[in-house]
Amino acid sequence: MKNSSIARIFQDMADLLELKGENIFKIRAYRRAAQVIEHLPQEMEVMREQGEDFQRIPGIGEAIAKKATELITTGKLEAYETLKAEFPDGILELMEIPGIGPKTAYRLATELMITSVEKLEQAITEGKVAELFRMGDRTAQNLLRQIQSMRRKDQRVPIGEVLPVVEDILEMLRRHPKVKNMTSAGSLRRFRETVGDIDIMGTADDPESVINAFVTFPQVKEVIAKGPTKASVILLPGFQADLRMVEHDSFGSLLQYFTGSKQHNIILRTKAQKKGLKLSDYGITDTTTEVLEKFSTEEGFYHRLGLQYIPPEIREDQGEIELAEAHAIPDIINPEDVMSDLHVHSNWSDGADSIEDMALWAKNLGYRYIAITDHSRGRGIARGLTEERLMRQIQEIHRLNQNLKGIRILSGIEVDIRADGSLDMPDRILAGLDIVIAAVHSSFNQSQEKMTRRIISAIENPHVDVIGHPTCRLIGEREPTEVDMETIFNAAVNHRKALEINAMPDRLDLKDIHVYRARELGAMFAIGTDAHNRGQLTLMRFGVGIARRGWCEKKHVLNCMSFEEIMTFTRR
DNA sequence: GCCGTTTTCGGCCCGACTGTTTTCAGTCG
Repeated sequence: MKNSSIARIFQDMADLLELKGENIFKIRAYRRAAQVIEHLPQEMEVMREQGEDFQRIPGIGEAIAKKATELITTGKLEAYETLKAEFPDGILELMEIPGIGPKTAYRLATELMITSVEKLEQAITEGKVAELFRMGDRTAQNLLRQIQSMRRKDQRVPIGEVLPVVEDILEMLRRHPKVKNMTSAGSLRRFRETVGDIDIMGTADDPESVINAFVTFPQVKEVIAKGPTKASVILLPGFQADLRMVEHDSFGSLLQYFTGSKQHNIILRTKAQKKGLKLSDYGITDTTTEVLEKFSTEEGFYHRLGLQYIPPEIREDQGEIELAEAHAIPDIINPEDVMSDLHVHSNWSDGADSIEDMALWAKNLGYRYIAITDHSRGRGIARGLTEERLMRQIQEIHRLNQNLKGIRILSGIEVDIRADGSLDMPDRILAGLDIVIAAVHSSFNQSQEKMTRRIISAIENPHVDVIGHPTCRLIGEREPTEVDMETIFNAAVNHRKALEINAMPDRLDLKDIHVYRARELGAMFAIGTDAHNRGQLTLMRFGVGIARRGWCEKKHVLNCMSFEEIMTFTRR
């Protein structure tokens, strides 16, 4: 059983225990465990095979370790089944609706026999919900709206869809004459691959005028709530955004608070408490004097706690607070460190623009070199290069390199890894290229054993430098392939091959926790946009965001090497 | 249920909002 499923079950158990009125701290223990497991950089199945002790994971003790083991070995959990049987069906589904917690869900299920969202909708319409004690018409109507908005939103939105919209809005807000600060917070600022609600925070001399301007922006489809310091709207693409205007002198602590993650903040508070400090979104209170200290910057806030500043992308309770105490936060990669794009297509295969155009645009982005990596001919890939066309392309790149100033082009290929693990281009051809990305583009449904073996074969080929989009997932469209990631990472480390962080926003493959784990094992990474036209070269920042979430430093990323260094790396 | 330079018991993060009722429970971030 995968970590995500294990986490889901512990999350459900927390909800069920809450319904039962269990000890709140027991419930929190389950929630924490669920969250920790979901963000583990390694599958628990694999950890078990390697004989690792789950109890060494913070937040997992004897009881939960045992339950996790039961889930992994039997696929079921006795305690969970028993617990589920105590409650009406559908009650967990009701708790998914914002505004319905355990108490309300239990009352709806037992007093009105509601067992699904549909039945709840019906009961509200018939006025039955409003008649319940301590409920009212207003509450009922709000629930109805939440149900409708839940259907509309469906789920979290990929960061690739959210970020451009939010950046437009931020720019418009910053142009407002009264605005001093304006930034996004929440999971968007932490650069998670999907984003729930969007939080925007700012300060201004006349906050209300900023709120008034915000709700009339053309991107706003519907205004849900609007007050003097806060507004909630639905944007045209369908997702919700909250703008919160705060005081200048507490902007830092509020931004910190609303950036999260929740778990990061909880750990911060627990630690602060031991030092006699109380944290809240308004600042830090000394519990002996009850004096509240405010912070206009996040840096000031962290420093007051004796901590080094922690970049938003790594505020996920993965040990960053302990490192910040020791002033040992790694110097993670920045967008300006990137000197190249290592996965670029041209109109020689399925790209839209010429090699020269791609190179010139890359130069404008400040890059020193790019790798042209068109597809090989492999089945199903549009206009893949034959041996003969690849040879001509190499000559064309040679010619361009003699004429172009300020940018170098690496001749490369994205060679298909066939279903049997062989490559779609002979070794003698691959040997003549500057860089070779090998990637899977077919037979995605192979067994884990077969797929793992298939990728290992590619890693073992001496001419391959990078494994492209290792899991082949498309966010919201195609599930990742079944691969034993740990084995792949170890093989890549042993053969000194890089793993790709594909920056295409619907791929982000490897994903954050994979990068974190592979880096721990000693892997190198190549960030590539997989650009199929000039404009897509700017998608690099999505790859950098994932690298940052995986705690990558410059030294872990091929793109940060000089031209000479990368040629040495690929020619080894 | 987890955790420990407060170690095997006794703690465990904090505040605001909403809708209801008249002092607060429930939910959320």
